[in-house]
Amino acid sequence: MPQYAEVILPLALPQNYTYRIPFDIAEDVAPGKRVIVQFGKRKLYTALVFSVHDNAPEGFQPKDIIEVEDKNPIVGPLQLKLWQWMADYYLCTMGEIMTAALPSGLKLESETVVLRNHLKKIEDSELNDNEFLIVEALTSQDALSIKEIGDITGFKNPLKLIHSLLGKRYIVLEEELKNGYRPVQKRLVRLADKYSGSGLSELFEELSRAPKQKDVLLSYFKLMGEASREDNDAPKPIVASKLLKAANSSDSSLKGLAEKGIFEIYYDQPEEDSKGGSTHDFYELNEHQQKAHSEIKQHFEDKDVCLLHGVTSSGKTEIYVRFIKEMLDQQKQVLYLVPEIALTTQLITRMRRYFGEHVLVFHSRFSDRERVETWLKLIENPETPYLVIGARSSLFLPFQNLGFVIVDEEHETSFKQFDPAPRYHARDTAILLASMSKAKVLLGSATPSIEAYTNALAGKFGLATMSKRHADLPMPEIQCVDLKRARNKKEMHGNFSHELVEEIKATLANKKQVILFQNRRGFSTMIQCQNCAHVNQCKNCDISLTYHKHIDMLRCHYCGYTRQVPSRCPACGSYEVKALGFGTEKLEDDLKLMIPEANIKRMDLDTTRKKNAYLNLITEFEDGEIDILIGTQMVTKGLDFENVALVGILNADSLLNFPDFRSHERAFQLMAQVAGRAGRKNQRGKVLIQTADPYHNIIRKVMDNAYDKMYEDERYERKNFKYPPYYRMVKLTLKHRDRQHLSNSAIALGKELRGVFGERILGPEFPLVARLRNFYQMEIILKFERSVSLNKAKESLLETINIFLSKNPDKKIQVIYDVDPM
DNA sequence: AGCACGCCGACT
DNA sequence: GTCGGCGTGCTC
Repeated sequence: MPQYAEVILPLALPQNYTYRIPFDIAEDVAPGKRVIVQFGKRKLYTALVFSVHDNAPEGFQPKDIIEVEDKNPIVGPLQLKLWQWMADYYLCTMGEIMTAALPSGLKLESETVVLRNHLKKIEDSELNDNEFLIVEALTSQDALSIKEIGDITGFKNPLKLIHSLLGKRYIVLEEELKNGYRPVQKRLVRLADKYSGSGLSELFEELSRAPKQKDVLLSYFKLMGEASREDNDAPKPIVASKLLKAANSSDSSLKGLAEKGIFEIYYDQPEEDSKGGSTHDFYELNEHQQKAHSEIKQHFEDKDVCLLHGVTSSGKTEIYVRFIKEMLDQQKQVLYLVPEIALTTQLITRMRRYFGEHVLVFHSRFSDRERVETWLKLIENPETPYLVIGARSSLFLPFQNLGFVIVDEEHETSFKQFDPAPRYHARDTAILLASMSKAKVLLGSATPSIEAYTNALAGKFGLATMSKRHADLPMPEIQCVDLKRARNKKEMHGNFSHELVEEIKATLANKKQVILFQNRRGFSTMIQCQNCAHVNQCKNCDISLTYHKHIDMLRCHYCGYTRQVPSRCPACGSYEVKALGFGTEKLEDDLKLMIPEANIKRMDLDTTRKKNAYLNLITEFEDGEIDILIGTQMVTKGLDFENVALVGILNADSLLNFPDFRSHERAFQLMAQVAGRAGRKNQRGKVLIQTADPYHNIIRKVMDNAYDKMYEDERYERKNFKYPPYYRMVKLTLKHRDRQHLSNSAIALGKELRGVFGERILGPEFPLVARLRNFYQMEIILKFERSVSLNKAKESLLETINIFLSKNPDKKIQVIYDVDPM
């Protein structure tokens, strides 16, 4: 019987902790189960058992496990193995992974509450003002949380006060475990049997002195009537909350009716939404799709990963559907990863039509309860062949029978988590997860990442190509507008060239739709004084504030800081302040003036924050209610709009001039993807790219739809300048409040690292935004050859940094690791 | 993360 | 002189 358990705590701690297993629960403790443990002076946490063993720890006395939470493990051995790999590979802690992996409903944390010790009578002389305040508050309220005590006294940290009161025995402390997940049970109401049918008039008579209760009863009959009219089957049960809302009454009236024996209150699981169970026929694959399908199958004979490179609208999804079907038929589970933004109802409805109740959907916009339910379904039905469609975090779901993974839009940068840790790449992690499960991986993209394409060409991945759009849809016609020339000739209407305006008008006249792409939201990029050139900056970050017209405020896109628009320059007092640069909001404004009859809508972070806003916009656009859609990155993804004849890219230069080794790849992907939105059967779509540099290499490649050429150029550059995929990268971000101290430490650390890694170390350098949320940051990049052992490199990196940090104990700088940064 | 311990400035 | 703010270190 194992005596000790190594346990993962849901905190960013560098290691796991050992607890003793009390004899009486020894049989219940197993890896993957949750246990309650005390960590630190008093806090209780749900920890996850990582392993059990008999090696008595040395140097400390382990605490006991308090309780075992689960009958069966909620995390399988496969997941624990994956977590371990992720923590090692992405240089983060198991706790950080656990925090990201488990829906919060499965994590419990205790809260300290303060209770009054009633044995101790108040003696004024013993208490100061604040202490008295708390003791008094506790006579009217049973319990106060630490935070509430802080609020009452106005203290930032009320712990000292609590200690003092504890010492004088006025209060006691207790730990309250907050239970996260509870399966929803709906409170339902029905009329007691003895009243059904007859005796209603007496009933109302009886209630004449309780008008509120009578109202509730009346509403009950009204709801019953509606429910039975709606469908002729068994009447739907009446939900308590609905009834009270309809009657505009409070809970007490309902309780009253229940006490009188008129109503019965009972509980039930809510019915599952019927998910349109019947499976549909599958489309016939066309000849290109069939060819790609059999090529992929062929590759899977001897390869675990295959890349499907298919131009936009080539019908990749239908190929996915084939593989999903084959897998589900073999009783295997399938994970279908998509970028968050591509998780539309359109895709989900389509999959549900094919696979009915086998489909589970999982992403961050779901409520925690829904996420827990999906999690439990997978753990409780390990053999059921589910198709899980989800964003990157669905990698963590407890698959136990995974046969296939699809990563759609494989090139999307949003597959890489940026902040907080774990900074993992979902595509790469999925490949690992699949290899642990002996599953195959299919990557799909119209514009594959350089990494994936390199692997494919090297024969590490299989490669299947589809270069024809479905139904012989022609590739769009792409033209450039020379912004320099247009400006010189005074042919610009604000940010719109004459050509673009004319094309828009012509398209609308043809009853077709337009998509305009601008990679910036807000109204203007900055507000600058024309007199002294002062730019309004965020007070927390080193970045100019963006003007947002709809709220008439300046806002920081990094930390969210907002402030009023100054009518005069804060530096010199001049009234000559001017908005420079332009975002989606300004385009919308200008265009509304130019083409007032068109229905113009904007799609960016600001207009899609609300839960269904994104979906509503898409639906409206598909239904043809919107003529022109102006948007950021969002308009580049996933959707195929049938009626779009024109796509405009307002400023391609802003995409090309990013100081980043991936900027060309990304610019190509973005432009090619937006361009792919244009065109439909029998009519070639048109794309207009506005740029000051119409002969730019990347723009030419986009115009020629020359992915392969772009790839060749890019590959050469990457190899020459030692970038991924030929070299590995680890980015260190160093943070500190004090700029000078940070800079000194960073330079010193850079020197140490150069001693170990030589020229493989770049920096430190201030990034584009040197200060973020009041923290200055500097970056050091480690680039090393693929031939160097990754583990050894990381080991010496961590060692060097840890030695450096312990040698410089004063004012420690924070170090953040990002492996394979984007 | 959260909590304790220890050092420093603004009040009685 | 004291109390609360704030930085540092440890938690099985």
